[in-house]
Amino acid sequence: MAASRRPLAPDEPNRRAEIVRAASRLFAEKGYSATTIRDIAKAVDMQSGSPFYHFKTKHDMLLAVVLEGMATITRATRAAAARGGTPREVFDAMLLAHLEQLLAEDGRHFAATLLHEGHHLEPAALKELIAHKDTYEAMWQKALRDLKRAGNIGDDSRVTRLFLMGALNWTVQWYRPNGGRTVKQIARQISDLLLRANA
Amino acid sequence: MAASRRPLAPDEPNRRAEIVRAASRLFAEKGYSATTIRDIAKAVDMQSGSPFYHFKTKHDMLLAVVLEGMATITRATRAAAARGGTPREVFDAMLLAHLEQLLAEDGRHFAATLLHEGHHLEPAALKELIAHKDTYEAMWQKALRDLKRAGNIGDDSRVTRLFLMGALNWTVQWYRPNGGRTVKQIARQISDLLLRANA
DNA sequence: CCTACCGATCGGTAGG
DNA sequence: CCTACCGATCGGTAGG
Repeated sequence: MAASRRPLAPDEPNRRAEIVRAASRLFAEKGYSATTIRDIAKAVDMQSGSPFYHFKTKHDMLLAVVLEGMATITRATRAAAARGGTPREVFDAMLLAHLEQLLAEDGRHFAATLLHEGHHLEPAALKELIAHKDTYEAMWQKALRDLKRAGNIGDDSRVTRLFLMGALNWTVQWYRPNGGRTVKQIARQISDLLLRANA
Repeated sequence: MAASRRPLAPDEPNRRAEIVRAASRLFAEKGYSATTIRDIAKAVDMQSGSPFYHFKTKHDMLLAVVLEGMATITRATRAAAARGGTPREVFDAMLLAHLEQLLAEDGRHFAATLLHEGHHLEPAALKELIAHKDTYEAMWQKALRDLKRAGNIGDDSRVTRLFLMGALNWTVQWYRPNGGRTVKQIARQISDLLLRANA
């Protein structure tokens, strides 16, 4: 599934990574289908056929973007959870980590592509992505279970998790970096909304 | 902005409406850019050039889908709110109306296109859509304000509304008609989640 | 990674 | 609404 690549010399500029980054931005802004290989090539100062030296197909580029986005969010949220604390402290740290990856300057195009363009993957790749997503969301289900045991929420069902994911992932649609609200404030606000009864 | 059309004879099959319906399904399933005029034509048993008898451009088809989706959801939610009752009764009726339009067999492709493909509109059309959306969401802001006055929620800010919209609109991503949960149950569950403290 | 290119497909149109 | 078509563009490739 992963595209092949040459071993990378120590100080060689990583053109492949540049392509992935440019692709993430273009896929996020214009959509996968409306983005052409020529768009991507131009964004990294290549000729139109050259990206195919790094990737076999356009679908492989999408897969690279989507898997990197998924891996980054998973890593950040898992690390936040691993720092420990009360269920609410863990939950708040996870909220912040998730939103930072979604909304930060350097990662938001990966996240947006992940959330909106994943369905353009071929069946086998889509299955792989969904497996990663299920693993990721299981972390959240566990966090909700711990919150319930601690009496912080009344319902830790699957639907509650899906509402939470919706509220979080929808921020991509409306958050603006200079909108006067920090990511930390947004994370705090959803925490208050869900846990208000026992704050 | 709206595409022109002939006056419609009483029992003449409305081919234009058939095109819009087929387009909504294809745009929702494959995305605007990946859907071809030939796909749409085939879905309504026309030749590839014939849809252009009804619409000047592919963008006009998208606009028709998106405006019809927006109008339908607005109409249903406004009617629900107009039935009156306590702030919570009004809110619950609005939740159900919104989710029914989003998830029901006959409207979900319009809603999905509205939520995911709107950004492919040209600037003027996009602006028109955003104006409709703002009007619609103002209804929800008012409902939240009434809930707060009645003591049902603690925070009726803009961000609360956006979290709510996210939780609701995200259902499109995971709801399956035969998933064992009815739309009514889902509406009830999000109402309980938000208003739990004062249930 | 560039040059030069190919076959396929696309949105859209003229004329009936 | 169909027939027949056009110019533009697309993903991808061979050869260097």
